[in-house]
Amino acid sequence: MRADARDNRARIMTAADDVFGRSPSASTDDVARLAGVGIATVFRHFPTKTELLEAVLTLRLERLRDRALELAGSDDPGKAFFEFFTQVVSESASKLAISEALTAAGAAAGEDARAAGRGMREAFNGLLTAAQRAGAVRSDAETAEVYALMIGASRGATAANLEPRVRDRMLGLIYDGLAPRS
Amino acid sequence: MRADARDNRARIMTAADDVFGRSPSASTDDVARLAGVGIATVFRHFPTKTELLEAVLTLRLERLRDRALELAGSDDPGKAFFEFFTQVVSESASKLAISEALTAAGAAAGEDARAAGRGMREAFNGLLTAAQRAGAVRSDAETAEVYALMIGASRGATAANLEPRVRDRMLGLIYDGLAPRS
DNA sequence: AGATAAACGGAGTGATGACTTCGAATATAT
DNA sequence: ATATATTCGAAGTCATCACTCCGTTTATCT
Repeated sequence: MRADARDNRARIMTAADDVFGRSPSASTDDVARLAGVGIATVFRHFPTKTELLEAVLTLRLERLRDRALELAGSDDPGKAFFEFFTQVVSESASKLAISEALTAAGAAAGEDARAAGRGMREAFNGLLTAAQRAGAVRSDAETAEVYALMIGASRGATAANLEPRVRDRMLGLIYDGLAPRS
Repeated sequence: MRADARDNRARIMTAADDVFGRSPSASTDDVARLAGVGIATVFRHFPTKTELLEAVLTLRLERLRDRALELAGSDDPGKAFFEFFTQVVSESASKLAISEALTAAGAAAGEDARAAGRGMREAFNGLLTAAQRAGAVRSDAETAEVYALMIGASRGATAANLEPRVRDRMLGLIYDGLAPRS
């Protein structure tokens, strides 16, 4: 692949990440404009809009997975888990697309995105079980429902665009529900 | 207003409720087709698509408010509160649009829908404070965050379309977080 | 430096969907 | 029953958007 092509591909991905983050229904022209390339160039790299969306989605999921893996190295698993949870929800509030990504990863999406979704979920599972072993999270909570809770909190925060104070208080309620049973 | 006109208006509302419940991006033609009227008739009653959506939204919110008010009469405020919460989340899972309605009611939306949103929220507040007085819900939880939690759970359940078992377990975690602090 | 294969941009194209127009149909008042 | 004012529906209009075509530019290889 020629250097300028690889370069443009990266610019398009960055632009798409930004544009679709603001509004998932944005047009391909918007992406091209922000990337500073022609529309045809976008379509040369991503033959359909779906493929472009999927590439962005995959990128986001991989980023989240990396963040989770990074935190998994922490020596305070409880703190690591709650920090990750909080960060995902907080970022969703401003970056619309993360919560979309999280849900889309479950449902539709092509193979790449699905694989990325699985990777992300595995990393999350690692964080959760470590926190449970450390006694920071109740042991009877399964990954599925805790993950669902995170998605829900993200989407709720995004859609209702909550004030930070309310968001934090909401997270407080959730965290109390996740605390070990006495 | 002529009888057939009022009749058609009702049919359109019912059809729109159904169609937008399945897919919020459905076209006006779809609504007209299901209602069994021409497109022009839809536009005569609702000059823009936005107004039609808003009418549906308002209807949904009013239904929820009525349900809340009905439950407020119960002699077990704790049970009434949790039943309402559960019902809203469960129905969202199948009827896509309720959670949209709940979030839209907070943010955008015209005056009618906003008023309906306030009504719904007030009814919810009544349910919550009664449950708190009865000692079924922790007293330091404010309406804002509990409402946010309900919206989040709804949207999460809708988007991820959770299996009922996982949904119920997720609700279990939430309810433990809402329990009075010991 | 010059050849050439790859990549580029912008002007199309076709489909979709919100909204309008206008002649036909129908409910209500006399 | 008939007049008429209101409502109806099908065929349009216009804008938007995903996607294509093709003449021009540019990176890389010798």
